[in-house]
Amino acid sequence: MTALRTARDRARAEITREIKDAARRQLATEGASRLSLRAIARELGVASSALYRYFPSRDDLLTALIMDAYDSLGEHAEHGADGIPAGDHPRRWGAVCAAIRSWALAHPQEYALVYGSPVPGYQAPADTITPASRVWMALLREVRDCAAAGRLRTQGEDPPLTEAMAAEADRLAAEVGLELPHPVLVRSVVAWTQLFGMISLELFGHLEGAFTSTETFFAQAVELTTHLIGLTPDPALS
Amino acid sequence: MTALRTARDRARAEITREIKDAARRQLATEGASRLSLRAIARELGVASSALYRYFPSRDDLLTALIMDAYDSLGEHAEHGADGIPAGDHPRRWGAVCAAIRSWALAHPQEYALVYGSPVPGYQAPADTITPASRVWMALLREVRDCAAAGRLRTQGEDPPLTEAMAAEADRLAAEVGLELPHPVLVRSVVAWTQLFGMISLELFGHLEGAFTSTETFFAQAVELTTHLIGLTPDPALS
DNA sequence: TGTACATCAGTGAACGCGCGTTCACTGATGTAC
DNA sequence: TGTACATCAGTGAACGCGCGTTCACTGATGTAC
Repeated sequence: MTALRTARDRARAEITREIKDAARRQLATEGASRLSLRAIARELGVASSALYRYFPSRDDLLTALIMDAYDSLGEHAEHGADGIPAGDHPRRWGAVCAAIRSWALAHPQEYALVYGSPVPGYQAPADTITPASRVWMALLREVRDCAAAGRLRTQGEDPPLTEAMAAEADRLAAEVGLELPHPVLVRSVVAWTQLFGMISLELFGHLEGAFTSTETFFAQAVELTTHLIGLTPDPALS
Repeated sequence: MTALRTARDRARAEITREIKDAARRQLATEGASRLSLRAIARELGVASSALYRYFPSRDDLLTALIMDAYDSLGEHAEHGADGIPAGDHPRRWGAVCAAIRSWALAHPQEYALVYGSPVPGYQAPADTITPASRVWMALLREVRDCAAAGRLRTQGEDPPLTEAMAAEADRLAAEVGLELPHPVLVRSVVAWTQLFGMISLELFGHLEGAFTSTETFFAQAVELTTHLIGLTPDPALS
């Protein structure tokens, strides 16, 4: 990415950002399917047709917002365990989970845009796959690091994978390029679905009836998935 | 519920149903936030103002759709394990989970209406709480039945509940009125969040990248939660 | 360094469409005597 | 069983609002010589 040299280029980048910011503000009150270019233009004090200099259509603006959301969440997750000792695998895993939840609570509209009901009539382009993968790659990397350090508790007792599942796990392992025993990979994906289920249910108001402190439940659930995957700390950590 | 005697009453019930059916059809293509009374009226070949004889406003129609969705899913879940021996707790649990998933796959728009992003500007009335609880009550009942039969494997090894969590579990246990050991209750709720997370991720297109057969993964995940909760069958079943 | 031309940002009017809700009304169905 | 009146369903026009996108245009910024 080269520096933006001309005043035009700088203005363009800044206004593009302002448009997206206004759009994100609108997501909160209107939801993605009601996102309106005219309303954004009104907020920015500009003719609605002016936005077409920046985004060729409403869908392109939506795509940009989705990519930004994936990237923002992904980056947050990737730094969630910063500062926690490399060998403290359980705490690192928990920190990444907590980072994902805290991002979701801080950006509920963007979380809903990406993990909520699909926007009707909108088809996400293939470019969104890469930024979308950052968040679960961050999770899987913690598991891989733990496995590589030989600190994964083995799961003796539990049901073996079916053949079909083992094949699926093979494919997935090759795709992500992380060395992980199949049962651990499957459990990690299950933990991922649990994490996002818990966050979605909390954000969309389905957990309120059950618990007064979703915080408490979250912490307990993360401890459970930590245990489920078999993450244990390096004993050298006092 | 008394019989509908007059022709008017019968017509009213039928047309109410037709309106809701048309609305459900529209959910699929437009999504909840774009649900349009005028479009429904057009489809039914009726003046748009006529709908106001049946629903005082768009929000009331939405509420009716939400209640119906909860009830439909709840009923489906309640009958998911029909025909499976009372003592076969693992299979019964799995059947209820599978019933919930199959309902979601068959009614994706209604699932999204209820478990997807909240409809902007719409506030669900308190009446929805009761029908909403049916589905997880159906799940919890299977666990309770297993516990009552003394077929719950005890979880010796795992991390104890924090005090805050135990207090939350206390409250919840009292609320649902089912006798269950606290750790089991917590694990059941975790399993519930995993189930709905998995379904939401599948339905909203986030599982495609990971697995080619979501069916296979689902079966494996259910086996894992069965094991996690500790459901075991009555040994008398051959 | 100065000029001529090309590029780009933003305007404002217009097209063609959508929406929820209200209201005075007509005509059919139901009810009380 | 028959009649008078009340209730209800459905109409169609209207209010006041929204939207995405296009297009010919003006005026400012950038570039090549």
